[in-house]
Amino acid sequence: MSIYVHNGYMDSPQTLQLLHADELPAVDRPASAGDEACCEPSAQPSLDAYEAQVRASVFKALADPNRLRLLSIVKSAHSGEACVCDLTEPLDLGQPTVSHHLKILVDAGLLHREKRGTWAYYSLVPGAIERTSGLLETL
Amino acid sequence: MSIYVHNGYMDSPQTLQLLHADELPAVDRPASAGDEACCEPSAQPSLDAYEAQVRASVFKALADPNRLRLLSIVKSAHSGEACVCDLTEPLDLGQPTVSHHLKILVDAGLLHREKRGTWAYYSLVPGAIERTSGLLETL
DNA sequence: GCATTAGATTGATAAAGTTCGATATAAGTA
DNA sequence: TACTTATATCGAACTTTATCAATCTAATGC
Repeated sequence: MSIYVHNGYMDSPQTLQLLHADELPAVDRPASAGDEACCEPSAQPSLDAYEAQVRASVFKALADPNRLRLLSIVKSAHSGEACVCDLTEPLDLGQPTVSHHLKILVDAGLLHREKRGTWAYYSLVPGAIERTSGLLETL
Repeated sequence: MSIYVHNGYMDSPQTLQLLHADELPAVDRPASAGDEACCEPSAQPSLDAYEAQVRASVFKALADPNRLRLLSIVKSAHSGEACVCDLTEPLDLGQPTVSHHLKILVDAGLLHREKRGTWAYYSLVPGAIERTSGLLETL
């Protein structure tokens, strides 16, 4: 049996391809549910609720202008990394807010965080952007 | 002068490449603001607040599992299109909710809506997925 | 005209998300 | 040890979003 999340609100999943099954929301992968369309039966299998939720969690991380700017700044830094101090000022946001956004990007598997001394350096996870494009193109 | 949106909450923009300047939020394109980083000056220009908001509005449309499933079902329909009746049942959502999600996808420039008789048929906007990938890869 | 059917719109509600100020942690420094 | 600096976490305020029930609109058919 497979129960779909439907009326209620979903528990928030997170992460990209690094995600552990046990962190995941209450959505079963349908084993082989025989969905029946009324007029135009779908040819291809189309995304199940589980996969949709996993992918949506990545796009949620991208669905904020400030987070896109963070990614962009990190990507365009010469060293390929940036510390929080580099990121707070250009966005004109408070430091706790920037830290929060960075955490969301890390949790989504898009950014890598490395602490060196007092500073935390953020860099793009190699291949993450391409993998995310793939999530879109293989809908 | 160029004023960034910062503390307050942003007005929601919408649409992808079809967007009209007058529908857009209160974020000026910085003319050529001389941003100065503290330790690691960014090499490349990196996304400005305006572009970030435009792009985020597309990812917002993708940031919901049910909308991803809608796109997937439409994409995988043999005819390349689906009516709302095809979409309500597999998602296990009410018809008004599905209509709402479809509107968001249309507004984002991802789906095309065509009314024929009593039915409304939705199809992928050609190239929309690829353009969206581009938004990601050119961050 | 009236009834039916497909779909959109409205209004309300609850959950999720963004932001900040205050505080905590942790690493360097005197 | 105490002080400073960089970053993370907490809690509250406010905004935005997802959903539904009810209603409206438009096309079809009797």
